[in-house]
Amino acid sequence: MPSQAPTSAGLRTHEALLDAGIEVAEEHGLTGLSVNRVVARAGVAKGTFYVHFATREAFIDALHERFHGRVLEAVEAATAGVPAGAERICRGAEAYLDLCLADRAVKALALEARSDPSLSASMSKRHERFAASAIPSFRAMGWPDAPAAAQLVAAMTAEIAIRELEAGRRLPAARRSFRRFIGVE
Amino acid sequence: MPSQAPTSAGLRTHEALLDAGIEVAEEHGLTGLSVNRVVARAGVAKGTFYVHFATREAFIDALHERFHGRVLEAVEAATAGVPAGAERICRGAEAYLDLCLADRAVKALALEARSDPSLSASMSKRHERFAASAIPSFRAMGWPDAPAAAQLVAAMTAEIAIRELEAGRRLPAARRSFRRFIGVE
DNA sequence: TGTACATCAGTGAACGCGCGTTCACTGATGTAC
DNA sequence: TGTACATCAGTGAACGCGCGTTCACTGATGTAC
Repeated sequence: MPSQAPTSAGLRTHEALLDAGIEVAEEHGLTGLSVNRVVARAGVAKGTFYVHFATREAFIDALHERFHGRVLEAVEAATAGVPAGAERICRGAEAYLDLCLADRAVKALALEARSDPSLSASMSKRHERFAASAIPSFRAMGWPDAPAAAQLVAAMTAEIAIRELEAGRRLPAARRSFRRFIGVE
Repeated sequence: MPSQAPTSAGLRTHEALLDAGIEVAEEHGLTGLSVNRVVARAGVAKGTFYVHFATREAFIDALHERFHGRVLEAVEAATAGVPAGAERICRGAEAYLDLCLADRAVKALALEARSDPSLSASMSKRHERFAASAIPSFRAMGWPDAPAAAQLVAAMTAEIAIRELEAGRRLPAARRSFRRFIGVE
């Protein structure tokens, strides 16, 4: 076993902390995501947390990164091969929404994270990157302000995600309205 | 002076606390809006805070109520006499945006407040009431899911408000995209 | 007019609490010889 | 094979801090007689 790489036991604890973080975030939101709660949930000592993460903020950033990675993966899978345009935007948005419904921590990570000014800039950069994925489609549709339009699409998608999470199910009326704003059908 | 009504001095302190709350919220966000900071800013003793507000949460709720009152007032003034329809929606949204640009506490109060699960339900009720004001216009436009569409309009407007606050100026590209989504022009 | 009392905004020290972070230490595992 | 050492994840008590809230008290003002 190479001594500079983390041991498999170390990796397991690292993942256990992140998993616990997601559970705590689901339950208490981002404000209630404390180191105390995370280590209690993960079943490790408080000091262990700082073996794996430099600060609470770095931990939240790692959670956010892991979540956003999954989002991008799902969206890319859903839009692969679909040509730029309204249809591609809707496919991506629906993939995002379905993923959010399956992951109740999204509210804390993707939504609360946006508005808390004390959180790191890398989180909002990930959001921008996600929003930007709709730009080519708007260009293809001939919109003059594609980047701004893409940001508004991200905002609408986030809004639907919150509502669907609160409802615990898909909200077809919201999704229909979204498609109508985009100009589909 | 009637003994059961608050004295004018008492009213002045009450307002001073709310004003200080807005300043602190601008600077530190909703998470950083502590009783300590508010009383320090207002120049009163900590105990005085609890003469006027039962809890920190009640204070934030009062701030939110005052802010939303101003918003509704401005929107109603801007849309008075404008018939239900796309034009009315845009007028209301632009009045909201201009007000937000003038009131930097809006980010903490209107935006952060939405995503913090520990905050009172009365704040989200005010948001719903604001969003609902676009419903008649969507009905007049023949949209099948007017309430859902109105919620998405509120989300887009909030998004533009955040961006404009960060930029410190109006963002015409964002406003143009908004109008295009609504179907104006 | 003077005195006694009631009212009430305001005060600030003190409370217990949970927070993020630190640090000297443990103990298991792998390596060198 | 046995021994000494290095590594490093893990431990948990302890830290200082800012938080929201309480409470006995002050002092100015208005009222009653």
